[in-house]
This record gives sequence, C-alpha cells and structure tokens, in this order.
Amino acid sequence: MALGKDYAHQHCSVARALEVIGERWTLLIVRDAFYGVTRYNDFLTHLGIPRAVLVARLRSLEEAGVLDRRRYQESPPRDEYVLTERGVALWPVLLSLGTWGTAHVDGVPTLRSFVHADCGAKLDPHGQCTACGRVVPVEDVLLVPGRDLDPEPGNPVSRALLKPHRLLTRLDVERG
Amino acid sequence: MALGKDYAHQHCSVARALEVIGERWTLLIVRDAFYGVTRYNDFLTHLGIPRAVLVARLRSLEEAGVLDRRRYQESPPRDEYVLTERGVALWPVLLSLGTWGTAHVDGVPTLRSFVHADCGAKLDPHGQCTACGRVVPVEDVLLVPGRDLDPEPGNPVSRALLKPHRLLTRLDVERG
DNA sequence: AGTTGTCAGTTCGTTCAATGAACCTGTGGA
DNA sequence: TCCACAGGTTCATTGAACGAACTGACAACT
Repeated sequence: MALGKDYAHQHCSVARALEVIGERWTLLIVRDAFYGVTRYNDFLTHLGIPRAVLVARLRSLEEAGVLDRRRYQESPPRDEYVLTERGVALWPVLLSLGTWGTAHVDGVPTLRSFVHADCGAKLDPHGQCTACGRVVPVEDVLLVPGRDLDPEPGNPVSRALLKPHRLLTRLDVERG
Repeated sequence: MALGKDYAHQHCSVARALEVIGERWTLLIVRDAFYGVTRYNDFLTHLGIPRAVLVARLRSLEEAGVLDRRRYQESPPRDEYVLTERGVALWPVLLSLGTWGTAHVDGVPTLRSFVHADCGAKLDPHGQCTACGRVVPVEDVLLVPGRDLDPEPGNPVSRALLKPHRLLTRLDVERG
C-alpha cells in the first residue's frame, strides 16, 4: 500500500489509484516498462533500486493487473514483465507527470522528450501533438534523448535509450 | 524526497516530478487544494494524515512553488495554502490518475467525477469533454458526487463536497 | 571435471520515515 | 476565569527502504 490503511477510507479514485501506483519506485518501473524494459536485471540496473523492493513492486504490479509476467525461457526458468492493457492505460499519467517535471521543476534540463512519431513535434500535458493538434496514441510516441542527457555509458539500458525509441516496443539491451 | 538520494541520479523528468509530488500524501493534499481546501485543519481532518507529516508536506510544497502560503488573519496569525500557477499545472496529472483509478482499480465505485461545467459530461483521461470533445480548462471543471459516495457526516469538508463544486473555488466549510 | 559467469531472486542488519498520542502557544469568547 | 480553537511541536513505536551478502539453477569455457 502506498499510504497505510487510511488510504482505504479515502473516498476518491485518485487515492485508489495511488494505492496501486503511488508507492516509491512503482511509477518509475512503469515508466521503464513503457520504454521497453522487460527484465528484472534491466529494471534493477537502470533504476538502481534495492533488489527486495524491486521484487515486491513487480509482484504487486502483477497482482494489480498492471504488469503481465510471462516465461521467456524454460531452462533456467526466466520471466519477463510486460504492460497489460491496464498498464498501458497509465500513459496519460506518465505523460502529464513528465511534461510537468520538465516545465515546472527547477533545474530539469531537457533530458528526454516525448514526440509524435509522425510529426516530430513534442506532446503537451494532455497528449496532444503541438504540431498537428491530435491526441497521439501511445504507440505513435517516440522517446527522444535531449541534449542535456548524460549518456551513463556503464549502463546497457541507458545506452540503448540513446537512440530515439518508440514506446511499448522492446528495448534492445546488449547482454554481456 | 520521494525516493531517497538516488532519485537525483534519474535522468528523467518523471523522476524529477516524483521527487516533488511523489511522496506519500502529497498528491492528496494537492487534490484537496484543487477541491478548494485551504486550511491546515481542513486538510488534517479530511485526509486523516498525521500532523507532523502534513506540516512537512505543506512546507515542501510551498518550497517547491506548488502552494502559496498566505496570511488570512493577523491575530492570531493564521495562514492558508493556495495552489500557485505551478500547482494548477498539476491538473492533468490529477485528472489522469483519477480517471485511471475509476476505470482500472477493482472495486472503485463511482465516488466523485469530474465533469465539464458547460456540458455536464465527464472528462476523459486526456481532459477532453466526452460530449463536446474540447479540452476543458480546469476552471470549467465541476466535481460532482457519485451515487456510491459515503457522506461521512462527521467531516465538514466531506459535507461541503456533497454539493457539486467548481474546482479551484474556495470550499465553504462550516466552522464550529 | 572444475571454474567462471549470468539471471533472478532471498536474507538480514541498519537506517530512515510514518504514525499517533500527547503537549504547547496565542488568542477570542462565555 | 476558564474553555475552545487553530496551528502547530515533540517523542516513542512501528514499519518500510536500503544495501551488502548469499543462494540456486543453469550455460559456456578450459
């Protein structure tokens, strides 16, 4: 739970949403899932999250129906975590948070932005393309690195995200 | 901080936004501010939040430029907390969270909804009126109680919210 | 056959934040 | 004079996050 038992008494869908995705790290895991990260180890190294916390979050997101856990190899058994429809529905939350952070948190330079793949123009907080004005479906959103982005060369996930990347497509992470 | 020192290392505006508004209780305080709650005591009783935590959150929201603290009486000195422009800019975040909670968290009945004051129709996750299709400015959003709302008669803030209420307008809370 | 490496965890001691109850301060009103 | 109120502060207890170390199943190399 995000805020203790009291959350259950909140008469508000915002509070209920926060019960599911309001805990520390949870939305960053969801963000990485939008970026195409699927594996425990990639979440771990990209986020720098404690292992026990990552496992707990992945389990609770799976239980909440936000992530789907599926076997990608049998020997040894290995699972990957993919956004469900319910998880993909969190896109407006992530987008509005991201644009707010860019516009209103002091000292946040242009690290990455969300652009309309068709137009190349940025999205506004409501998900509309600032060029064509349409509400862009999340499949047509491109994550592009900004000029202030630190490449962080030691991290394979960060390296993979140096190229523009379409959301919800699998990220090609180098394995060593 | 929402997630410890590590957050500073996140190369992402989502993470930066969560540093400001990602902590426990913070977004619920912002939500209540949108509802027109302005005073310490009203936040306290409506949220059921520990006093020390409320003070800490109000201070950090003030410091982040989300809330403005202003004196409303001199003797004894009393301050109220009002959303700044930066705080009002959080509207898309709150809206998308609320609609996601309503649509995707199991067992959340219709407690309250956001409707377009002109049309009376609900808003979609991107802030568009489901009747007229326009993106509705937050000043034209009405918070209306749903049929599953528990009146919670002991709480003056809850009682005040039993009537439809326009966002960002001061809530008329009975004082004892 | 033994060693090394990878992936996905679990365990555990320490640190840090949230919780909730009690207390404090300045003031106005009965 | 005594009480209530608004807006806090203090403090002991609980619980969660942190991070380092360890585990287990397997593959690939030597």
